[in-house]
Amino acid sequence: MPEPSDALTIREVAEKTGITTHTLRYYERIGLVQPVPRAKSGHRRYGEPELRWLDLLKKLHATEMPIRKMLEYARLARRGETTIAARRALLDAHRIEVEAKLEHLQATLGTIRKKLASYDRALAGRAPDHALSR
Amino acid sequence: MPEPSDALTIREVAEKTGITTHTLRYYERIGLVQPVPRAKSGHRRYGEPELRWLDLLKKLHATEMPIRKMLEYARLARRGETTIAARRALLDAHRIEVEAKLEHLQATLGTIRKKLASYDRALAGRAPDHALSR
DNA sequence: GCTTGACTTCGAGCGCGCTCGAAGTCGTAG
DNA sequence: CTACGACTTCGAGCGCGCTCGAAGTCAAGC
Repeated sequence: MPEPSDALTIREVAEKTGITTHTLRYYERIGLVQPVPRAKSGHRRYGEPELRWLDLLKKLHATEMPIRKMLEYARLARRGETTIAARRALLDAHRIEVEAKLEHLQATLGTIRKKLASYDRALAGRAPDHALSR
Repeated sequence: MPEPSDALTIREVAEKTGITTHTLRYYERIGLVQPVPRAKSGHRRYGEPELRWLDLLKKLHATEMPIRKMLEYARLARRGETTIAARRALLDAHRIEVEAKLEHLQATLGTIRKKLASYDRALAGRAPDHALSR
């Protein structure tokens, strides 16, 4: 199997993943994505493994993992199965950060909702409560 | 009351809020914070209203409201009570964004946890599942 | 009177994560 | 043979949110 027929062009991948072609190439040149297989023309052909990796990157990105850490993760992944424990550790540390952030976000969202309620009271004609003085 | 005695220096505010003195001045010069009252020496003296405003900014910042929007909000606030409805609208729009982000974050966290579990299975000696191939 | 140190202003610089555009190559359609 | 359009590389530029440092002022203590 010299060239799997499920290969996608960079444009197709961009449409599928929502990552721009510019960013896809950028990720590759910084080493976040391994060199993508090429057609004879030199054009990139993304296969299943690339798509799975991009999916993971999207998740890490969505949870605001900095590129630095994703790179670290990527380098471990390239070194193969012997780094599974290290990758797990990295991911777990990230999980903890995300959980903390989530909690903080929820708490803050709570006070934003309270402020909205106080605006509603003010708009209903009650005495402006002090939280509104600015 | 020419100078309320509860006034804090910029350093004290920095310690209290966790916002650096550099950033406090930066916020003031871009108009995110109204000109802070000064001692005769020209030094800033932060009072209750400033601290309350900074607290609100911290919350908006924690929920990742861009400075642009905070500025919009600040400008409305300066225009007084007639802008309460507009401020409410702005804040509510933000609330909706935060809620969406929170949901997305939770979903993504879920798949991260799954990946961690698959690492654990791999480390326990089972056949590496395909999610680990990179 | 002099030093110390906390403040002041101002403009430049930085780290992050893209984003863009110029210039070139390739393969197919007319 | 030409024109087109989708791709390629590469380096420069950008928007955000600070962050820093130079140079000056002021008040208090020795």
